[in-house]
Amino acid sequence: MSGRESKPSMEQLAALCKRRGFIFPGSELYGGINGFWDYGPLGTELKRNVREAWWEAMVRLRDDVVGLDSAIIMHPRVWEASGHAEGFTDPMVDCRSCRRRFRVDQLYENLGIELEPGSVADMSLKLPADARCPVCGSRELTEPRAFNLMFRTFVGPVEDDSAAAYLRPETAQGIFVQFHNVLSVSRMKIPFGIAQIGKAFRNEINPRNYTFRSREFEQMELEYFIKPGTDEQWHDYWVEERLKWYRGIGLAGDHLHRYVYGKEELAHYASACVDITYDFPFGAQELEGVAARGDYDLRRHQEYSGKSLEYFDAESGRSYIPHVVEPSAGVDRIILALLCEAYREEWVPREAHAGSRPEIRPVEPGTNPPEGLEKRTVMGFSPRVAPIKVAVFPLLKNRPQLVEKSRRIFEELRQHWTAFWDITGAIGRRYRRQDEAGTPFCITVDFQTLDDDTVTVRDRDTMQQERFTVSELPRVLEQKGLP
RNA sequence: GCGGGAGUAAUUCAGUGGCAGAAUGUCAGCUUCCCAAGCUGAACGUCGCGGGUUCGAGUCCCGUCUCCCGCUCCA
Repeated sequence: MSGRESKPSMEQLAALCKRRGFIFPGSELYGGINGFWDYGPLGTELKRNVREAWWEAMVRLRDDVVGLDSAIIMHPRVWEASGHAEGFTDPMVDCRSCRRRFRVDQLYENLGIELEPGSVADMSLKLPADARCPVCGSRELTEPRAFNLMFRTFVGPVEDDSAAAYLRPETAQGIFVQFHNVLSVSRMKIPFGIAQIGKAFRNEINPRNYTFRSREFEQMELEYFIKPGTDEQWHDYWVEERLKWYRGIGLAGDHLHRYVYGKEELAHYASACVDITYDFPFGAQELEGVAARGDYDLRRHQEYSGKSLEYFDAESGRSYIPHVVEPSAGVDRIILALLCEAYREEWVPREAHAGSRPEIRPVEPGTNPPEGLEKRTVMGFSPRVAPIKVAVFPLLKNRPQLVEKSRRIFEELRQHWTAFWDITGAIGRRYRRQDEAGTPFCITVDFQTLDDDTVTVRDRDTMQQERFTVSELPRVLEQKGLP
């Protein structure tokens, strides 16, 4: 894990997120509910921007990717085909050494011990003595546990096993199941991809680290279908594409890493997997997994559905089941990374004057601010993802001319960007409020505005002001980086 | 899942069995020609929730939920 100079504590970050309206604890009115979180006004905008940045990069600006929005609840057989239902009813054992998972009754079988019929699904079944991992031979096995990580529900009013269904634990299966329909309507040729953003649900044993591991979360997944044999080249391509994208939304390059799975860590059907990790305050953790999954998923669905999912390649005149490379990102984890990246505390001058460049110093933890300086908290979001792009103020609220003029400018700018208008309290307070919201620019209407139609544009990071005429504001703000 | 710590206003926290508090923030007004200024006023709490002990519980006991830390786990 590479260093970051000053890590915010997760408590500080959570306090700011709640105070400013990024993230609230779920169902807080009733004492909260473990593993569920709500996004407030600012968090919602932030999340929208992240989704849109992904959709733009992955779908809108590409010729070879189309979108899909599939249902959260799917036919239960989908999860048998995908392998997710395995372990839902049977106790499972994990090998700590090679990360593979087995039904506990198989371990008995391997040792030549016969189990009574019906005891296969017995949740009290213990690990047999002398149990070894059937693959790597290790004794490092976990105790048997039920792996019902899918949320179960019922379709229709009767709560009968035959009506059981599951909230999807990943969005990817919707893509595989609709592969053939999308292919036939989109006139896509391999290589091409199908992208989807949506909620997924996992009944995690132990949600931790703020929103990092939640029971309800949002995924952005691409399934990129390729010609067999080109897996490695496309896998490399997508890892690099995705890293570029993370840098583009403002995550520093030296906080991002690749975790390359060793052969023994890979799922049996995967030929490669790279996690893109971010240096969170609680350690380097996965934002996205990019996996080369071969033809496993489509082949399984072909097998379980009995319908052909082959692709006819006109160039070679051959049919085959496409292989797939899957970049699968967690929206909420990206949000958390952006919040961690953006959070900073600084010592800034008590007084500032238009034109001069204020001296800004990083906070030395555990010390008081030097004479004449005070602490400010800033969320340094990239303009691309900042929830509010620009705020507009009158210098004083008891001068109707200033208030009206600022309102007109606000009405104009909100046509282009998410804007905010604030007339309450002192001007400095309004600046600081926007600093905590991460707003890149604040525009102030003062008395000079009434003479020459110029306003000040205050930069969040430098706290410096420049004057521009009102008419050139959209162009200037765009030049300064507003998307 | 195990062990430890914590939960009082929006936030940070004080409150030694006897009236529910402070600072900051928020809102309104006044003031103010640019960085959380000042003045006045206001709102804000079933002290996480539920039981128990007690004349009386934020405080003691039991249970439970939530959060944090460490282990464990993590498609």
